[in-house]
Amino acid sequence: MNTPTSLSLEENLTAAAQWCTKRGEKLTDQRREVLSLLLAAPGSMKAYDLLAAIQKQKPTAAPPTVYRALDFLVAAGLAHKLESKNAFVACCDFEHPHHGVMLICDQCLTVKELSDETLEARLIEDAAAYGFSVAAQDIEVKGLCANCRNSESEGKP
Amino acid sequence: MNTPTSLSLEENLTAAAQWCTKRGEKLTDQRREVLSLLLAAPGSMKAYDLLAAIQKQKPTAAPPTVYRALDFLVAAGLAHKLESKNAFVACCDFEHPHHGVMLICDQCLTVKELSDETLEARLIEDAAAYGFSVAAQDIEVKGLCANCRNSESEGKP
DNA sequence: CTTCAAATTGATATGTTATAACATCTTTAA
DNA sequence: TTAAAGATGTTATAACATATCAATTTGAAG
Repeated sequence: MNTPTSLSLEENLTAAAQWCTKRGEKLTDQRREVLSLLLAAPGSMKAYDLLAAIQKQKPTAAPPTVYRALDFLVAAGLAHKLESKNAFVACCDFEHPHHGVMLICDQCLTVKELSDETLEARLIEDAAAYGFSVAAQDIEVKGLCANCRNSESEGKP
Repeated sequence: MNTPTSLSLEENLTAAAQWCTKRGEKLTDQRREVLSLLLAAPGSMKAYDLLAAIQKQKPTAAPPTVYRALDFLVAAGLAHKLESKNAFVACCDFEHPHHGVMLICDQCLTVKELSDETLEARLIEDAAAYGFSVAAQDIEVKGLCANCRNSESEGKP
């Protein structure tokens, strides 16, 4: 899913570059830099935070610098936008062209992406019942992740 | 669901006012005006479009005027925000405290809200499998509504 | 190797969405 | 009647995103 599970940062970047090549595109330095920041982040990152990070190396970077890279990464399936937070996360499951279920922790802000084909099928069915044909979907769930639930319950009776 | 089915605009507004009273709140003129605009709109409306509409009656209205009303309406369940479009829709099913599935037509921009308890249960289950407890969810589906699909297929062989 | 076209990046400006902060007015209940 | 809570007025600014056009890089054709 979205979190760098078994692969290292470098391995992820290499795999991403290969994926781009396969698509007839290129993971340029700027795109690679943004993806690298997203992969390294524990949760999601905002465009202007990415910009600030990039400006440390390259002070002339401007908003279009980062938004262009983000547009590219999202189009390539290498990142997702969290619409409800105006934030972005890396996606390591880029070979599959879908946008999964995003579990966003209200407390620690980490994001876990999960996939449920049955759920998606049901959604498409529901839509079809109204004559609606689905092109894309965005499912964002807010709540508390396992870690934060544990921390919360610690101080209690 | 979200569309004013059987009730007239006035009836909807009256029902909304009663709902607010029940909650110990008030549907003030400004809130009523914004809700009225949302109810009358075929699809969703953006905050600054609402503002422009309100300024026709009341030229001194400013962004907080409309954002405050929207915050109130969303909190009361009388409207929903479409995160992926930064837009707002009225919700006539305000007595039920959930955010349903939003079917957003890419072409005519109308919005249909539907409810599927089974789908929601599945989502909560999926999340629970990762130790995640759900507080809120937002499901937005893009595609073509029945009408627009028909219009599209007309000119074809 | 050169040259052209396409893709990418640089740079500036501006558009769009949303909130902070503080003043004022209104309502309500003690 | 008056203090507290709620709602609105007003100004300013923060936060998010894109348009536009110039410059540069890349890669393929000649």
